[in-house]
Amino acid sequence: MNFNKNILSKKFYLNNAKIVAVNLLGKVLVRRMDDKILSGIIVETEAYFGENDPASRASKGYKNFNKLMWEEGGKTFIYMVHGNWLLNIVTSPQNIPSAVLIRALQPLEGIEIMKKNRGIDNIYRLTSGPGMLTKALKIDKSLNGVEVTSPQSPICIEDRGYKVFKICCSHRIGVKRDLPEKLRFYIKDNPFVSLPRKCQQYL
DNA sequence: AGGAAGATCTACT
DNA sequence: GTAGATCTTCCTA
Repeated sequence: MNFNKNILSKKFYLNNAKIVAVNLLGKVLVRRMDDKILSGIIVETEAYFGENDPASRASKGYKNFNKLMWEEGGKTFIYMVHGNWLLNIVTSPQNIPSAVLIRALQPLEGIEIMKKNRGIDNIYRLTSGPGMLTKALKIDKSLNGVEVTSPQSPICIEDRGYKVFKICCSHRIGVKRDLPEKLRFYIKDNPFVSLPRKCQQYL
């Protein structure tokens, strides 16, 4: 079996962020470091757009800190919020700013290492939040802008054939000014979806 | 220098 | 479950 075949190609990311956010559910985020592999199934995502999306980093216009959002899809876009690194994947063709935030994973490989990285034992708290998963997978600014479409990359996303039966959507979590459209997507009944406080307000 | 930012942890009721 | 403190860059003045 050819491993490269399972890696999501550039084409996958050249769509609208909302489409990519939905399609990423059930795919596997793979973190390669030295000889170690850490991975997990993507169970929760959020879509962010450009100028017209007040919650997006791109809403401020093209700046040094957000310029990756204008690049062609298929790269990481990583930044810090409240002391947590958040992992996004840039989407759409070049010059259309948009990205998908990876919010939660179901751990697959390297669970013991993730536990060590997080300093906790509860598997349901390992990667069930955007800041938690980056800590578990040792993802930080040093990985900002890397291509996720190459098998040698420290971060890539694979399709391992996991089936997603039902997808739910809600408003995005934690944003000050959200769009009327619901842009958070998650796998229904998956216990690894993040459990934010005041869940109700987002349903 | 000061404050905002897609969050998380802890310690309670 | 809920409130509150605290997390740490980077942006704006």
